[in-house]
Amino acid sequence: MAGAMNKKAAKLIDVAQRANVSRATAARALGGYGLVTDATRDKVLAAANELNYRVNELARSMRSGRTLTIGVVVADIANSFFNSVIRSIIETASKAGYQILVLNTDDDIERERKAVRVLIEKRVDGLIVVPSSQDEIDHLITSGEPDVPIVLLDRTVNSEAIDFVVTDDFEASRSAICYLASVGHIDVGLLVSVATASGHTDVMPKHVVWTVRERVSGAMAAFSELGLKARKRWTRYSQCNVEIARNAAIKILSAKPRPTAILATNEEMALGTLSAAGKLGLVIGEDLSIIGFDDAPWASVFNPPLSVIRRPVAEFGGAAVELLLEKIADSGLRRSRKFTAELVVRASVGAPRA
Amino acid sequence: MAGAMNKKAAKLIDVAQRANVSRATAARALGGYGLVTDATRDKVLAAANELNYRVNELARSMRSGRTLTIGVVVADIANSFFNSVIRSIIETASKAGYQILVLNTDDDIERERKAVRVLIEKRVDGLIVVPSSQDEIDHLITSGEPDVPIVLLDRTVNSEAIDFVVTDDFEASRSAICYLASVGHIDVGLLVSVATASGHTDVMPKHVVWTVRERVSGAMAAFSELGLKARKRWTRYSQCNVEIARNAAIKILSAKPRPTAILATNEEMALGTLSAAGKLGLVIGEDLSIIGFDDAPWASVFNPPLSVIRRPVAEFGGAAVELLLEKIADSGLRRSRKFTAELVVRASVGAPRA
DNA sequence: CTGAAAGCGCTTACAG
DNA sequence: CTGAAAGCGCTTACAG
Repeated sequence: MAGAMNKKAAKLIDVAQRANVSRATAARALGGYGLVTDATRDKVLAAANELNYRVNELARSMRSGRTLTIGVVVADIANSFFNSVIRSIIETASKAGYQILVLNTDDDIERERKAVRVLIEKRVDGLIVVPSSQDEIDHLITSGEPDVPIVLLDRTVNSEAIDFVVTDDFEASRSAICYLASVGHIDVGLLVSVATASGHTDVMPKHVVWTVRERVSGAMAAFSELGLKARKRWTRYSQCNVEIARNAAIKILSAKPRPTAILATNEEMALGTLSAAGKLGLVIGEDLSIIGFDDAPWASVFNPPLSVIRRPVAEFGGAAVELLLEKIADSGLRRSRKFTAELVVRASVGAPRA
Repeated sequence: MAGAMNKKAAKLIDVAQRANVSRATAARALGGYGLVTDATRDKVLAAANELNYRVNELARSMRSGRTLTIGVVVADIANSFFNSVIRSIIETASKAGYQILVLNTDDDIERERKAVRVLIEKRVDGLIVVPSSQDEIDHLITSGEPDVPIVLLDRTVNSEAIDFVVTDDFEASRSAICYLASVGHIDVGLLVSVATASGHTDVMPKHVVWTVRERVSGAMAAFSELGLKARKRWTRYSQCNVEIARNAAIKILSAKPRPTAILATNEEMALGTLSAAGKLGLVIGEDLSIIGFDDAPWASVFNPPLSVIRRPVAEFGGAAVELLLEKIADSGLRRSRKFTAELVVRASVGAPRA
């Protein structure tokens, strides 16, 4: 529509001259702040339109001190959970006029440090971080708060200084085990995804993220409440990968006796377990019951449908953004949120065979 | 490590003063350009470190004219295909020192226009866009090229003016139908995902994106090559949603006679078809053969495993970034890429019952 | 309600 | 190899 093929991109002064006003006035009309008469505003907007003017947000940010940009540092954007959460982050932020810079860390603390640094250098107004370590958090405290407001996502760290939005993973895991027990399962295996693992093992790696620790503790708590024992050979910590999870599940299911149910701590672990059951000829829901974390789109379609612990994905991302925006507006604000997960029971869980 | 609790963030002049050099020299040492002696550089870096200096990339960008930021405008970041592609975009870009601003459009042309505008205002160095329309592309040409280099992702538009990275969806679809025919299927249904639909219908909506058009044309081409007829009642265009796809598939499978195979054009359509088959008691691979697009993590685990058309996801995003970076470096460069998809045959396809 | 001037924090020519 | 000055394109006080 607007003026075609200008040699050079129009800037504020061009608009101002064409509208016969000062730059200050043009800026006020364009930026929608300060006072201008309707007539002046119209003149300026018309001029801007004719020149196909695009404000330079860099210059605007430099002067105003705000970039309207939020940095998101996430372990793995391709993971089905984070990926939905990021979608809701983008949606919520965009409604408030903010854009999102997304960086990926693959749970590597060095990449996380670098990511936070880059985002601070780009002067984001706030930071949403999925921290890859509970202890190595200097870069989140020294460089982060209070200079740049920050909200942790999905995991807390060993510090009271940083707000977070998480799920009650302890309780989620605990309730899953209790449910399994309620239908008769006393032999329950655990397939746990840990980012730092390569391959799979029966001992918990030293450095696991908060979420993993909570899920394992929750299961253990349930075991002890119920008077059950966790068996080492029924528990495996696996790299986050379907193939490897499958091998880990085969290992668990080859134990004698084998567990009659498995709790799988994410989508990859659940798929690995399902795959292993298929391989071993175990009928899911009869020979082996399975509960997974996160209600992926395929979970309810699977044959049989997979029981899952459903976290409030959309609210989760939205809540992180809202909290962050409040902190941006009020730098003293301190608040965290813990969401409750929901157990969705489907046919992948049945009573154990007698 | 560095100086704790400075009242104010250090800036270039603080570093320069502490190192007893001019701002220009400090900038050169810090930015790694121009000439400085090793001794000077060390002094400056030490000072920067002590002051916990973080360069202001806004100021740097303003002066240098580069933001080291790429804008990505995508239909749906939560879609499993785009989501993996975005991951590879982030990885490839980050290796070259670029960050990614991601905006979501849900295939809404107005949101796309706004997204492109915002990104240009933020002065991204280049744009990767999944265009939601083949014809409404003014915002990609007038505002986009040649001012800001742009690469289309996954879809082309009706203009020679814009470079793209796509898959040969026509051929992918054609080869899937030919394969089905080769094992005996002459009655083949089509379940097509279209963003603009609400519910499902048997006529192709007017405005469908390039990818959809190619996939449908490819299937039609195969039909006519093989002397088969596409039947309207075996073809449905569905909103991109598992539930709705399921209803659409039920509709297709309720026709008499019903098709013995269905080609589903994305993950949601495939899940809907699988779900419908389950509901109708059809044994997949026997009563009904299915081929889907995109090799989601669950596809090979499903019971039976789903045959899919696999697109080169990781290369795809990487190629878009590489092409864009070349265009950023050389504004005259014109190049596009078309990748070949691969048919992965699994047990969801079998010979039709006699 | 509008304008002239200063300044956000850097980098880029230009001298030396 | 280093420095003094100008300037990137806006917005923010300050006057009027």
